[in-house]
Amino acid sequence: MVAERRFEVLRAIIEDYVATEEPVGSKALTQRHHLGVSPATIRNDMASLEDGGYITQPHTSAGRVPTDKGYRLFVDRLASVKPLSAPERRAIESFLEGAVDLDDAIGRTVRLLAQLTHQVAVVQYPSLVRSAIRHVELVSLSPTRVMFVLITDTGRVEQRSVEMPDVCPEMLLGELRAWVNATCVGSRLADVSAKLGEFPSNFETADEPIVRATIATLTEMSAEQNEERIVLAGTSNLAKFGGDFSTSVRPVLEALEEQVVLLRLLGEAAESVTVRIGHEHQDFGLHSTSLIATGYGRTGDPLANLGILGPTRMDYPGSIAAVRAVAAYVGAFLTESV
Amino acid sequence: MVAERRFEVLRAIIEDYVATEEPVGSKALTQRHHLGVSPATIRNDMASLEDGGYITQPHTSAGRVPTDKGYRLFVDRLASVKPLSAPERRAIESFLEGAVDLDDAIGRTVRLLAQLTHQVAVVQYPSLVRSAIRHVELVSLSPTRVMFVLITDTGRVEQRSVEMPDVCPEMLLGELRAWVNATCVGSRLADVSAKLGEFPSNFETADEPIVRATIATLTEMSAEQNEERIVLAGTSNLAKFGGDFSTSVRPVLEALEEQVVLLRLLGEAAESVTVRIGHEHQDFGLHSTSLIATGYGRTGDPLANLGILGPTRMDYPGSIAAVRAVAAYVGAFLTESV
DNA sequence: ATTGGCACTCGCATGATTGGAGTGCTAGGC
DNA sequence: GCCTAGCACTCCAATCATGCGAGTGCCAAT
Repeated sequence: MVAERRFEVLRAIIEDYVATEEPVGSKALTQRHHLGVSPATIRNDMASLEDGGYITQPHTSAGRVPTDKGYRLFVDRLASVKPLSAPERRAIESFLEGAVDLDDAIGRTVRLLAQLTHQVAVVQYPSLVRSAIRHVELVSLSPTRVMFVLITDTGRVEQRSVEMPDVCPEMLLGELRAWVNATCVGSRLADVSAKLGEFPSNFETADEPIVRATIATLTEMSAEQNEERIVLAGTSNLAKFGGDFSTSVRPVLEALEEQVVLLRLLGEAAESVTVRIGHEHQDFGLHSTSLIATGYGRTGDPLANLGILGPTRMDYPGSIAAVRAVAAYVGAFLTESV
Repeated sequence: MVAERRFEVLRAIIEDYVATEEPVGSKALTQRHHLGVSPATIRNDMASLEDGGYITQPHTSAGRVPTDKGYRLFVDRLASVKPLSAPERRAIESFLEGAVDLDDAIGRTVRLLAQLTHQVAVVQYPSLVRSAIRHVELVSLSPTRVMFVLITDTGRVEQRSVEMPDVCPEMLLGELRAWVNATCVGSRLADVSAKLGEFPSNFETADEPIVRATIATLTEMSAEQNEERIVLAGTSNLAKFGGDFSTSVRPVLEALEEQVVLLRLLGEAAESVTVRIGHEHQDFGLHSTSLIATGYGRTGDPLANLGILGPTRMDYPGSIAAVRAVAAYVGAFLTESV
């Protein structure tokens, strides 16, 4: 099968290029990968692959380099994911072992992922919209100032301190607390606004401004775009990038500092592992990077996403395996112990 | 006064070097800074400064470059801080305006600082040890699992979920909550352990394991080294670094990912603005960087520290002014509204 | 379809050359 | 005693030329 060998050639090119970071020529290929054909044949295949846009040469008389399209084909054909090695498994387990709270678990996860893949790791906190409320606490800070603390079933704790329109006595605060918890506990954050909507009759009309402020605050706290937290690790791994620093790495660092960009980046990942390569990114700064991301927690309805970001020239099979494995472990860990 | 002019020459060298990033020669100096003397005289002064170790030349027949010691002298002599420009003041105010909670305020602060100085900004959350407890909440997650939420007077909210040694009924939880709050509210976190130490007589002996677990958890949560959070921004500004990426920027990025290093970095800052230059850092990775840090919040007893990190070749007067101003603003903001 | 052969193209490393910026020193002037 | 002008010297950085070699594309033969 000729088409089959073509793909094999592409695979070999990618493998070598990822390993050496240098354009790879026909001769080197025949030596390192025992494809049973001569360099000339490879050259023909290469020409054909180049026509198809899967590889390119930086300049005449240099070797070939995979294009984004080439990587894409390679990844799509990547049927079987290679399992992690035993030491890697152990690393994952021992790393997550002993996380004391959500922050800790997320922090360990992101560092683990960075260490395992030698890329930049990105982990999103369990999404608020997809969480349900477990408890709401109101704490009086000053006569007119109240702190709202919102605890979700995914272990997240959100706080906000608010200036009330009027003095808010401890009594009223207690009633509010009871009412809010009775009304909201168990609901998704997305539904909170609706549940609170009906102004409750059991409050004195004099207290209406304060009750309204309470409703407004909780609605705002559970609003969608708000407060999706994301953490990073392994930015120093960007050193892998070849070429000039300020032209290649800087835009990536800049993109990584934009919460919005990061969110969009991770947001589009499906539940199963998703790969986005080079120009498939919307953001210009990421045009020379690839993302491998997946959802984690609660099979069928992931809590949030995590993934890694690296140069397009990366070890896709290995990284995909790592991302998948870490997602599985941290998902299990969270659902059982938070 | 000759010594006076020498210093003026050093100052001029630093100024030009910071601006151009290139070794500066005697001729260029006389042209750009109207010191009333000839290049030859400057050369003599330079020779003397070099003897003193304040400047150095990368190679013979190149201009001079300030050494760490040179910067140090320069900074120490920097008596008057130049005030910020009006637009800068406005930027600070409008940036902090509208922060809704502590996370938000800290996030805005760190971005502001990065933007203002074009360096990497580092902001530490209000230190737990220096905070007092405002409220403790216990929330039942499952029959045997309890989440502790600790709210401090500095607006921080810490959580931890714990597996209890035994089933913990809602009744007992209520008693614990009341007792803990009665005992701890108002105390410094550092004192919590001591306050809780005496085993209270008003609990049934059957509940002792749970009470002990509660005490242990709170003690641990208020333990010193624990959970000092730090946030970064502006890492892409590291592009300013000249030279090879992996030798100059990478170690810095690595250092910045180490919480421990960061903490030590900021930890040593006094209340007033502190500058640490190049080799004055303990960490090797930071030997080509300078830190400008200061405490913020509560004059006389700062809540925590913040600062910026950049190449030793940086605009010290401007950066010092920015750090000081931001610290003042955020300090005021926090003490009045959290 | 595959292969060996061959001419051709370019990038890159090497090495020599040169220009110029900058220095140190010395002798003379204030 | 301090400053200045002049001068010889050093050494980096940019420029250019050169040769090498890896790699290609094409063609004719199998």
